[in-house]
Amino acid sequence: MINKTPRVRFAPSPTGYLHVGGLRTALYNYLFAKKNGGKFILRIEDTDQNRFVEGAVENLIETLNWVGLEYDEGPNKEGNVGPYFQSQRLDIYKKYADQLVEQDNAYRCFCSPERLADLKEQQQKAKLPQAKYDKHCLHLSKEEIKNNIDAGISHVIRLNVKAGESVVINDIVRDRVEFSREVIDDQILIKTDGYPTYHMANVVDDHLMGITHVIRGEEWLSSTPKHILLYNAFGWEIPIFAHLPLLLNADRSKLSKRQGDVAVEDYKSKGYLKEALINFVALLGWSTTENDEFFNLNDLIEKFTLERVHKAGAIFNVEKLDWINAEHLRKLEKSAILKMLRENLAESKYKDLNYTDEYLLLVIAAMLERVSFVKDYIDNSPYFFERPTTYDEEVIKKRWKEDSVQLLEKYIIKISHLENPKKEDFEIALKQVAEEAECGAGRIIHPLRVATSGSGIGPGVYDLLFILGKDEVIARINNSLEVIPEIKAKLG
RNA sequence: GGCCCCUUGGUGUAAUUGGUUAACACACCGCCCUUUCAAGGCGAAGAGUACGGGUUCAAGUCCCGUAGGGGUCACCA
Repeated sequence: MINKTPRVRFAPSPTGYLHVGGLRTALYNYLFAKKNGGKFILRIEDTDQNRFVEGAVENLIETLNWVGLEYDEGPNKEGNVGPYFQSQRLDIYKKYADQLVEQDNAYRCFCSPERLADLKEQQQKAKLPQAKYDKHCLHLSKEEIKNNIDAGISHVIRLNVKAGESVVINDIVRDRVEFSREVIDDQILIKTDGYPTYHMANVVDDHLMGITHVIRGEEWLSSTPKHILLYNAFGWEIPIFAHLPLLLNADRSKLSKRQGDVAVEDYKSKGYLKEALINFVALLGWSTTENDEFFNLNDLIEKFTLERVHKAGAIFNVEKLDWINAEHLRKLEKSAILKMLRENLAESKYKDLNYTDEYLLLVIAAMLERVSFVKDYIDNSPYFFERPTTYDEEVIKKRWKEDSVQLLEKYIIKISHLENPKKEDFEIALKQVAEEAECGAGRIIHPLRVATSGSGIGPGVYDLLFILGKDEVIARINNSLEVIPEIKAKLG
């Protein structure tokens, strides 16, 4: 087993979207596979007919592709252990369930939902520690069973948990966990509709698909003994388990929709980078020995080990995600940002305007240290895409002086003679005006910034002026001179 | 309620498998840089490791108990 190449799987049920907890599980599986030269398999657990969601699988795969977790085998990428949809493997489960019945490790149960409900109620009334099936159908004779089937009474197949030694789980993150067989219920393996339950399908598939390591959320820990009993009944080798800590809300309950976004798509549409999401989610429950926390996918593959997965649940802290997002944004290729900025612009009110790559690249560079998200380029510096429609009154109050109008007029005159001024030329011109007027540069810089951008914050003024260009700068100053003095007067 | 898991600053995590004043990052605060903002740099504050016992020369690390939180007890996964 040690020498086998690892095969791991991410086995979500297609409920409509990819949960960030699912993303983390998928990521750890992926990292483990890649790190160890193994295979990462995607299997769709669609055995609940009632929970069918149109388009969910497509959406899931699309999201997985977006974050870059490419699977080696799965839907539309058949290996030789498919199909990868459990709904297409019904005959397989049936065959193995029959085998179990044959071996007395499982039995047919004809109990009606009503009887089951009554039983549960009685057990609760009796204050039994745990509600369990009472094995009522275990001792049905062959004839009774045949009669029932002939009579068209629907039935399920249940696991026959026999008395015996405790079931021990060896788990990479939790070491050793032991369950008494008394607390293990006779789990339904095949439902009346012929579909398997998770427990049955998951064990059969993991075995048939050659899964060596089962890496999944902690919520599965307490049903793992049932799975082990199944492996034993079949005489199959038990895979190595790794139960991952849960992702939590701020109040430490299991991460839920009610308390914030849980779908990867939500974060995507909010403008988070896939690099940031991956990096952040990787750090929820896992760490390196080093102090570094900025990683791309390849770094993670290189560093990841299951042994360093933490045991306790982790709160999903968006503030840190934001920081990581900004960090990744700054390290991205400018061309990649350009592409995203164009997409953002196309969905903004500036969608009908045309900008050259050259222009946008200048904006990107100038604002890079001032943004955390691509959309911030538009939200934080709209003045690169349209003339100021308003002017920040706080800034006017503080920075606009009696001589501002005059200084800006002088600046216009000074730069109007320049041909294709560069950033430095705007600076030299400003210094000259300041010198001639015998005032500090700041006396011009601040009014100039509000006049051209409407704002008191932004990139260096000379960058701002250069990016806007001489003609635009002059036009904007002229516009501002018509309205800012009035605002100033009104403010007193 | 039964069973199982977990418990280090506000948050995410470290701490050579018992060995100096418990480290790093995010957030927060201050300073520097910048005539803006941000980024960056520097620094501060913040936990004595849930609590209580024990073992030991020595415990966040081992043992026992308690408390709290979480998961799970479906013909859902």
